Amino acid sequence: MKKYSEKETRILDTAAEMFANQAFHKVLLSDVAHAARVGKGTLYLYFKNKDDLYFAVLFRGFSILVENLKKFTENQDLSPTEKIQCIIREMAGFMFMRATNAHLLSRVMHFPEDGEWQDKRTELWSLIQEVIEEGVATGEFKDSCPRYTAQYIPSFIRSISIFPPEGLDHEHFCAHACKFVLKALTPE
Amino acid sequence: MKKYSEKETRILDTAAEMFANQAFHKVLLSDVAHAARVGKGTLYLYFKNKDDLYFAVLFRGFSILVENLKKFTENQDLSPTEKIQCIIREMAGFMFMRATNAHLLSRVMHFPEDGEWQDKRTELWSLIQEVIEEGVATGEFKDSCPRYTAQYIPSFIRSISIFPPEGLDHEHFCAHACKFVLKALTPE
Amino acid sequence: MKKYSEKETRILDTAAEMFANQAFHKVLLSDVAHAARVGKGTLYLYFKNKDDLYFAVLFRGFSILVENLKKFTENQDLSPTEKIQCIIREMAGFMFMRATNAHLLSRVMHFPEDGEWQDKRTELWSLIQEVIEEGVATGEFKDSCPRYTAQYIPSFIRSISIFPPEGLDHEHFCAHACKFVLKALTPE
Amino acid sequence: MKKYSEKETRILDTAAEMFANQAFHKVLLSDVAHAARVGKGTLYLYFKNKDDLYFAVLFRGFSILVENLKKFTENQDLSPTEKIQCIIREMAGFMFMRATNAHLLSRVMHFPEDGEWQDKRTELWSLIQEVIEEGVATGEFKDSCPRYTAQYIPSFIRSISIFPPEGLDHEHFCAHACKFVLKALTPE
DNA sequence: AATGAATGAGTGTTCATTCAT
DNA sequence: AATGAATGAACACTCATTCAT
Repeated sequence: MKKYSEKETRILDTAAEMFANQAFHKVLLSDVAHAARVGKGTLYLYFKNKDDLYFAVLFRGFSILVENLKKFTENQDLSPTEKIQCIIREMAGFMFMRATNAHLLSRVMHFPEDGEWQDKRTELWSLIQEVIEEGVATGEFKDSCPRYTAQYIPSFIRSISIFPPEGLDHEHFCAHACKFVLKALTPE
Repeated sequence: MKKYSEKETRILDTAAEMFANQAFHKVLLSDVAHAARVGKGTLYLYFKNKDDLYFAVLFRGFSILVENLKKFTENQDLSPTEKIQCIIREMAGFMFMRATNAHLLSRVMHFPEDGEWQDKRTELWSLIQEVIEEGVATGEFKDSCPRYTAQYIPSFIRSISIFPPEGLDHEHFCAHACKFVLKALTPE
Repeated sequence: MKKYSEKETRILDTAAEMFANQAFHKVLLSDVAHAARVGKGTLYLYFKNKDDLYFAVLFRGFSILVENLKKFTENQDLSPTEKIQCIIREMAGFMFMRATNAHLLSRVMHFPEDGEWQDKRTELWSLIQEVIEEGVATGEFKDSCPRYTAQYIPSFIRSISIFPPEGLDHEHFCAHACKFVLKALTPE
Repeated sequence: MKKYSEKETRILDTAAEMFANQAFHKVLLSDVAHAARVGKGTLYLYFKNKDDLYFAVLFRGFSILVENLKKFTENQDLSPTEKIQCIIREMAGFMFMRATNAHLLSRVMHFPEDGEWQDKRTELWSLIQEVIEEGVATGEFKDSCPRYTAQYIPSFIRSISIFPPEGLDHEHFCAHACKFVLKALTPE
């Protein structure tokens, strides 16, 4: 995980907030600078240009999520079923905690297919895929193609967190999502 | 369904292609006009401004999909299970047919929460939701919250069509997605 | 000679005036546009960027001078001595007519050694060189290296026109310059 | 002659090099500081601002030349003819020694007409003018306006040193320039 | 209806200058 | 004295939009 200075962090936090709430071209660097309480020129000390800042914002957000998920997937004490539950709850928590997170994660998905992003996205999916494959190996799950399933899970959490249905309850949603996925993965 | 003139259609097709492949602010109206073989001023005869054109592009794409899906959901001869299968196959077909479709649909999802879009999105979800509720009513399905599930389904397909895993096979994916959803909806 | 549209000419004239009177970085494109009574964007319809406009201004000025000189050098009725006199008078006239001309011509001389400028400068010098060589051939002149002399002539006219000595009289200067050069070229 | 500290000299040398090779606005103070191996802030300990540094660079170069020329013009043992020869050789040597010198001298000539530069330029021309007048007084030279001639001479040398003709030979050029000028100054 | 030359508000980016250390 | 991170005024350039033809 890349380390950011205090000022860099402040800029990234501010920019994340703004990019999450408005389209790229509506976010003015002068506003970002102002909101982050730094000079406009200072942005350019830390980021090559607007695109680069945008990239850094998304990348950091995504990296934090992946890092958090690893805590569960690498935990030897959890069964695959428990891991799936933890992953869904963690992702949902991450996205609901700050609207910013969900929106930004969503943006990651739009990024041009350059290698770095492809790798980053794949990192998330692989994490989930491995858990499913572990479950298949132990006989807890059945899935003819875990790779697809690994991609399904983030997609619907994202969808629900961006477009929360009328009267959405966080716990209720997590429970439904877990049940839905685990049911689909049940053997026999 | 709104009717478009030949020239209007050409503009929308061209713009759809371009908006699908680049971010909003990277798409220049002069490029759109050139690619659509019309004058720049002509765009303004048909669309109020750039936002309006963007809106029209997404709206048309989305409407086509919804219209296509209605053919299945309103078909009295299909069981809920069959309808779900048809919906998944139709959506997947729509998105895989032209990359443009998947990308644009994806954009729809990011649109600011103005009422018109909320309604449009809800139209798609409701279509699916009703099929699930129909299945629940007949006892074919069990789902504690069909509204969530209705939102999950398009999100899967979108994710896979935008980020096709290595060696993706269309038919293979449709089969997997159908099985996954139907398994999750199986009663007991 | 390149042909310029009415508006292009207006821009070039305005810009010439401004570039002649201020350093490159002090000339603001917004001022140029305003002074030329066109929109800022219009400048970019005719010139790729600020450098390109600057280049065009200098190039046009230089081309006009060269063109004017050709009228004399190609005139079969003039003797080499007369041609030298005409050249000196024409160049001096050109530069004194508008301070702009002298200053711009001066700038030409600072231009990086890219091929196009090298050619353009050489065109001027060659014109003069040929006249001297013609005189050497007829025995009117003696010069061990006309190429050097050809370069001397524009240089001192430029110097005097940019830094006119106290109480400079145009006619007086032309007479002095002609006498000076012709004396130096006298055989024996 | 102003005395410069070791660090000041390093800055001036570096800046001279850079100003000689690029336009004023293309020379960045950060580059100058870096190349001179001092902090950017340090420049401001020695020079009020960028203009001041530029000024100092030109001024120093010019002063050195004038100083060198004085050694000849004030030498009582040289005849006016010899002095002219020495002046031409010295100036040519100065400019050919380092391209920097010629280019900077050239810049001096473009400086806005503020008094200090006018004086400095006049100092050079006056030096030469006095030599010519001395020659006229002794009958060695004939010149209806030595002031003009004094201005011609540096302009020749500058032109040739900045735009050296194909296959230029230093000694050959000096000889030609001396002969040219002396011939033009020959009485009768 | 159709055009594209003209526009200028708006914005990203640069870079001379400052000042806390 | 020396530094270089921080600044923001200043500016080049873009591009959606208009309008005369």
